[in-house]
Amino acid sequence: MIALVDCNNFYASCERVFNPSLEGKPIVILSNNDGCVIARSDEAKELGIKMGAIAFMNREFFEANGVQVFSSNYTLYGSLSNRVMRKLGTFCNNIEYYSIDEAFLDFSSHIYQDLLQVGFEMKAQVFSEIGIPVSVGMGPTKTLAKMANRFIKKTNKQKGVHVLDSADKIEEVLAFTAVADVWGIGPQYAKLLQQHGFLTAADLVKAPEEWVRKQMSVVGQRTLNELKGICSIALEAETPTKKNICVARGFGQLINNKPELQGALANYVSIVAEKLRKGNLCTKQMHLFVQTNEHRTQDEQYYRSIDVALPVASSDTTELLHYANLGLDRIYRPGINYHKVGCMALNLIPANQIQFSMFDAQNRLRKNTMMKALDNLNLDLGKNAVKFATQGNGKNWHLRQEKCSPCYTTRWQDILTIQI
DNA sequence: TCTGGGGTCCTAGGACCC
DNA sequence: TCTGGGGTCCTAGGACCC
Repeated sequence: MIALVDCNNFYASCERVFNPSLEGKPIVILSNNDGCVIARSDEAKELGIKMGAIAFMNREFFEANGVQVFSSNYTLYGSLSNRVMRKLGTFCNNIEYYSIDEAFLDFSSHIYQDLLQVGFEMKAQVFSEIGIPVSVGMGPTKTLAKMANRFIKKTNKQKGVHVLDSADKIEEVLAFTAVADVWGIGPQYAKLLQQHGFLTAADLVKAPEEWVRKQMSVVGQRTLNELKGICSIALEAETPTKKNICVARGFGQLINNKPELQGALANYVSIVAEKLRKGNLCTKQMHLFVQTNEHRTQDEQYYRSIDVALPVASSDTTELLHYANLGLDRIYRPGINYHKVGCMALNLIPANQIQFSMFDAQNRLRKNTMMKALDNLNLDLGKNAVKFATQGNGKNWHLRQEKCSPCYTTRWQDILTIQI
């Protein structure tokens, strides 16, 4: 039996943990740059606020309805996520950390008598010890566990645990779930399936295998199998090594000059380099891109990207910055209102498997030592305490985040004080 | 009229996920 | 004024090889 544990309205619940006055109030969390709604509490959902609702167009509605608005605070959410996952890990030794607010647990090698009871126990402990409400769905496959989870959230959130331990229960959930709500079926496939008369998961289970294979490739075929109870999507307990690392962000304000654009890019490049070092990885190739804001129809639209190959795989900030600047020179065009710049590291390889070059002029050992020192300093002193001159101090590209809550769990000065 | 066959590797684009 | 960011997997088609 596989369980999916999913935190309810995770970001909104995180905001409540250290701010109980939010209890019972509608909460929305905004995307980067405070652009649109990416998470909502139940109360906000009841008010009819949609996922992706645009913040500035709804400001008055939020105010009129007492909606509590937050910028996203990923430092806080990540930290609380770690606590939840650590707790779940005490129930099962075969666990996949699927996303910031979800985990799959494979109980097939455990000898629990009563999995429903285990579900209640997980839910109760996570809530009492961390303060985050969760729902638990269990089924013979990951896809069915997902479905069981969604089913109980929609039908009995209070109970919050559902186990598909009989054919009847599986049938009930299949009939309950629209095809578009099946894990692995997105808008495109949902449309196709509806056009062919498959409206619910129960309909889809009866679809001819060859047809599904032809229309939806092996991905669709796997989903079909999973619905029938045949495990086709394996649980991945080991976090697979990353293949790409991407840092890209829209700016708080448009940028129309090269120095500021360079500053923004330098910042993202240095984050990429940091992430590489954290994962003991190096990149052989960077992909850079610049683009305008497609919503501003009054502006000339411009998108360019370029791949820059590195002579030797590296995670050295100075080296990555050097090549990023060469790349930017080639795709930068003056007279454009830029909205976004991004840097992707491709062709990642483990740091201990680098193919060195005979003609390499760099003293890599020394540079590695320097990078390590830099990372340690920033770890001690806080993010970006030490940085490179090219990163600059740009204000325009800085994210707009007007309503960020404190980092209660990761920053000394943000720790909650209680008056007694 | 006629064009070998069977591979591999790479990339771009499309689908999906949170 | 203002519209998210970061990933994965699969397939088709082109380039190239013998």
